[in-house]
Amino acid sequence: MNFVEDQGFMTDAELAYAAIHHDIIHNRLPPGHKLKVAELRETYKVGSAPLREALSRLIGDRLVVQQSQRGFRVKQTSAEDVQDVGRVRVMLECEALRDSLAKGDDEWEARVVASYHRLSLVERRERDEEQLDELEARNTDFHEALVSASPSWWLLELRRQVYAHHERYRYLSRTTGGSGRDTPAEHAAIFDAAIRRDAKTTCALMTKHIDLTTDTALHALADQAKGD
Amino acid sequence: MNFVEDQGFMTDAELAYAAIHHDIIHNRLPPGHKLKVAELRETYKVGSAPLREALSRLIGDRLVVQQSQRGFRVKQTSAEDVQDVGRVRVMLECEALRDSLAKGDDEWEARVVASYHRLSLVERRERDEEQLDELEARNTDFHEALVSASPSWWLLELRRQVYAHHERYRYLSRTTGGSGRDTPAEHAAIFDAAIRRDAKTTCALMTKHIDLTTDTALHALADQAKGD
DNA sequence: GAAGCATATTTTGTCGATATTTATTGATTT
DNA sequence: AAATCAATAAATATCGACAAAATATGCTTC
Repeated sequence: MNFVEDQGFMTDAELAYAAIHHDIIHNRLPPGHKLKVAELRETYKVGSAPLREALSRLIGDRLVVQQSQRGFRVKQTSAEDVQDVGRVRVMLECEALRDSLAKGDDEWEARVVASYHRLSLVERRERDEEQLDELEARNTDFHEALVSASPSWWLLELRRQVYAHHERYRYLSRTTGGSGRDTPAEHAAIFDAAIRRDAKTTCALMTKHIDLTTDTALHALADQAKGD
Repeated sequence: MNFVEDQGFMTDAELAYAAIHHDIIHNRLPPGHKLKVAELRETYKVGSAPLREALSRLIGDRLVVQQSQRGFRVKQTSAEDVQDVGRVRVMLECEALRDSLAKGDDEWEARVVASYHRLSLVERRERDEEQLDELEARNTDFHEALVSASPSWWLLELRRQVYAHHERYRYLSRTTGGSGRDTPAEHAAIFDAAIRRDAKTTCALMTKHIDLTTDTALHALADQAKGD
């Protein structure tokens, strides 16, 4: 009843891709940072060929930019960009949601219930720094589950790409303290409306949910700019 | 008043990327085709390292898929996919259009007029096989000009990506004869509505325009399936 | 001390060769 | 004839070294 997730073998290029992707999203490789192959070779313990392949793939994800003959850099952040990302994410995620609520079967419902449960468990707990990553992962799973019944491969694929960027901004604002919003309550409302198949309400709540994240990121960016 | 478009120097990896991208869109490298590095090395006269970088970038464009340890393939086509691509393209292009019509300045209008003119010139001419590529290029330019005043970088970027895939399907159906549609008239109507800043009409016309292309591609795919 | 220019250093992009994995062939057995 | 398995061939992914380009350094001149 359970398949092997992925044959444990991963090529060096894939490994480096995953690692660098993670480190960019988590701002361990900060916006604008110069990505020198020699350095990265050290850090990730891979040769330059697989490393450059990984970076090339990240260009496609828009997480890395390349200037001809001048190497690679982590994509910059900006107030305009986070608003743009937020807007497009709302658009894609709501469209996929409408699909999903209309076509989701029992299997989908089970997945949504399960992922929501996993999320809410860790949301109520006191969050020590280490468990914040787990919370983020479960949050991603929940959002993915919600839209997963959409038959549109493109919608899901683009949504996932944009989601990653929005997530990067969210990590950026994790340093600054609580934003006074009640995220668990937001998730609960979204979950409730989704299970009731109330597309209009779900989309409205989701839009607000995403916009709040955008706003928080905007504040973090402003604070950060002051700090310099 | 005029900047250097691009410093004539292009790295081998970029060159290979552009060439392979072109050959996939034009179905010279057909859907599902196995992309062996040794072969491609010959064809494009580049080493394996830049070639693999090019292929890695094409993965991000969703034009190439990679199976771990089993190399690269050109993405498959299918009836479901072309409908999906068409749907998402309508969504992105119309949203960008609404932006563009609302915010387009004189510069934008001039660009639209110019690109439409260039397009209509070659549309009226008798099309010999060779000039079809030129028509396709001008068509791309026209559509790009229309949306170019949108301030959303993400919308434009994703639109361009999806447009490329739709274009591939259009090239697929270019072998089969005329589809009985009057594309010049469609463009004329879109152009007219866009210049009048009538967003609702423009989007409606654009949707129909795109849907017709999707339908044509669907027929071509069906014919092609019969042929086997 | 600032500007210009040649030199040194770093970094990028590329090549050719090689280890490792997958695919193929053909002999051998059931 | 179908299936199994070893041997062979092919293709993928990786490495280490190198050439070309960009950046940094230091020297000269004004």
